[in-house]
Amino acid sequence: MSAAAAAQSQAVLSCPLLDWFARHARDLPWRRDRTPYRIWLAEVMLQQTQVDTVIPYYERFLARFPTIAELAAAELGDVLKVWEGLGYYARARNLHAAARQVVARSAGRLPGSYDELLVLPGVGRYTAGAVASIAFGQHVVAVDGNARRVLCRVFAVTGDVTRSSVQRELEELAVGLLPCGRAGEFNEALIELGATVCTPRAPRCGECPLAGECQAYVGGDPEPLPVRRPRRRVPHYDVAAAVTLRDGHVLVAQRKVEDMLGGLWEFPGGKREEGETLPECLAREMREELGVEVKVEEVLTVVKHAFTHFRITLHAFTCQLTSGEPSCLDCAAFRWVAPADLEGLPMSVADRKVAAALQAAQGQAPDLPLHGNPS
DNA sequence: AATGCGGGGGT
DNA sequence: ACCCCAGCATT
Repeated sequence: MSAAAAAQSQAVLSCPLLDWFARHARDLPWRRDRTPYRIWLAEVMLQQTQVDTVIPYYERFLARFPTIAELAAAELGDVLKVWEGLGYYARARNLHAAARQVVARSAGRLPGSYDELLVLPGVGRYTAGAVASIAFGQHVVAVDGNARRVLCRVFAVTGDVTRSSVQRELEELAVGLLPCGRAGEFNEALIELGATVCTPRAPRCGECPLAGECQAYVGGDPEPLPVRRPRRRVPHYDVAAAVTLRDGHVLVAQRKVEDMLGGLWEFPGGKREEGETLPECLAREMREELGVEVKVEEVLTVVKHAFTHFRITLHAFTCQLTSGEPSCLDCAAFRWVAPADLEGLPMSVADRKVAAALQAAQGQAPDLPLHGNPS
């Protein structure tokens, strides 16, 4: 293709897209005040997370940590607490670590180039491209899952999009469309189109500014694209957790930072092995994790919870310590806390439900689950 | 280049 | 019940 022809095909798609975006862009919190920190924070929160879920977290996070310097100065536990419920907690750990790097190395100024951004923990190809183009006006692409879907349909790309070779191919196609001086706007527009019009199911092609140029639409059936390898079935596990009470305090453990849900607090316990009863499992886990013997009493609550790659049924039992004092054999820390103080600790959604059940049980009948409470 | 990581929303 | 999502780090 000649340079002139390439320029024309670039404009044929980007012009109607930019025009559509100017008329249909949603009013989102991170589109109001486009400082680099706010764009960066939004992009990290939006990784694998939908807009409506992110908005309240974004507002709370900014209210609590208004600047990179204030984020860097915070304790990780406080950052995780604000992140609680949003998931993918490595994002919060990486964001915090990156803020500290930025403060230490460049006085709290986020670097403005794609290559420098890419080095920060938690910043990959997409986020580096988004921040560089949207916050700093750099001429780079930012291709996320929404943009990939649009590009697959427009260019009839039938390869498996979970393969990195196909992802690179899509990025190259996006590069070919990038208009000079309006890269950030273009990237946002492509993503917005994927999020609101070119949806995974039942795309609204009648409202799409690219329909006439879309190979999948012209071919008659855009919905099957993009193609991806079928996912594996997720296994299910039964997990036991101990609500151990003594003197009006409950025992909680902090997960090791390198583990899944690292740095969060939980009611200690673990996965039931083959041929094991739940109380046997819990007694074993308490020995292995904390070096104590417990008497497993009654079921406090049962919580079902889905992770990406497995599901659990979490059985929380009230327990009594029968021998030994806790020590951290397989956790980062442990603590005895008053039930009312559980709210201050960052926990996953499943453990938070157990904490709520404990408080509800005590609110109903303060003595009942507290066999060891001397009061 | 493939895989593990949370949680929620849409259909 | 699935499917998918403003992806990244690790292997």
